[in-house]
Amino acid sequence: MGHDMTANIAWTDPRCPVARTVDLVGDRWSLLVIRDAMDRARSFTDFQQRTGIARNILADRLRKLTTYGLLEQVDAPSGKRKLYKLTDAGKDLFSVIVTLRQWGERHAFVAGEDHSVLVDDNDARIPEFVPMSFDGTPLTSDNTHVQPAE
Amino acid sequence: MGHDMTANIAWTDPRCPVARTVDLVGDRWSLLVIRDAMDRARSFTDFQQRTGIARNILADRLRKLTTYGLLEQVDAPSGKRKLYKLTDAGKDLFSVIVTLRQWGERHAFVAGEDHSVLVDDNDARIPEFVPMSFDGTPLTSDNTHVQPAE
DNA sequence: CCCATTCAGTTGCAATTTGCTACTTAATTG
DNA sequence: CAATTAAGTAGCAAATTGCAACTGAATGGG
Repeated sequence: MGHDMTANIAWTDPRCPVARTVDLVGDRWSLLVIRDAMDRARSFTDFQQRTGIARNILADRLRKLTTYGLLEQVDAPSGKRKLYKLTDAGKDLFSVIVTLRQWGERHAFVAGEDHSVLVDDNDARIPEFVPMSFDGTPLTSDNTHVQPAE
Repeated sequence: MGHDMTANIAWTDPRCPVARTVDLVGDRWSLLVIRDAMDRARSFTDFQQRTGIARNILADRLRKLTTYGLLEQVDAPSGKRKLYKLTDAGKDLFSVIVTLRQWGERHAFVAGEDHSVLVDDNDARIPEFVPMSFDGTPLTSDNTHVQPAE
């Protein structure tokens, strides 16, 4: 599991993985920063222009995401300036971004409105994710439940 | 696509489905309310006790989620009081909750810490989701990109 | 090499959002 | 029918966010 970069956080609900993730990235901007990092944003200005976030808030979010181990700073080609890139943990949020995107496509647009799409290296749209059990049964909130930590 | 319950929102980034979803549920509490609704919370007090959210904020979030079409109010068995239940659009956030949960399990706990788990009706833990292309290639931020709306 | 511009922030302050505690009114319970 | 619980609302304090201006390094062009 993760290294201990999140040890000093006052978790909203310490035993719930959903709540911990929301504590780390569940604000108005962090997930959009991650989204743009996944789409090759690297510099402070990249993120500022793509999101439109206020500069002081962006600085704060980049700092937090770096502290939490989702971003890291690396030297730019020039060797002098720094860039932000996703860590493995940050990249692993891909599935979250994908499900947010697909839900939005299904429910947050009215017919006829268009929107950006996520495509693979062949410019083919990616499949829709439906959670499945090992035997292929679709999983929903109606056939699953949360079991408290033992 | 969705009916027009979100028409009056000032979208952060109107063409991006990720951003629209974040506009609807990307605050500190909404996703935890959805999480609990998926785990059979129904009354105001259910949600208040499970999340620990302040009562005025909870009232506001329940109102918004209802306005956005993620929750609806239905008559309690008594016929007098009301309960909140997920709409189809709300239930469809299941995949988002699952990916948030699985990311948290992988990255927001240190070894040895325990946490609640999501299980199916046979109490079996559900599989990990890995986004895949149609041909079975794992998809990541390195082999996908966003294509602007045409 | 020097001036202008861009980059990556920081600072100060205003506006918005959140959280706490107490209060209210309608159900439910004993 | 009195006491308790449910589902909020109201008022105010605290925290967060956003805006605009500022700063001090890097580039970049002539």
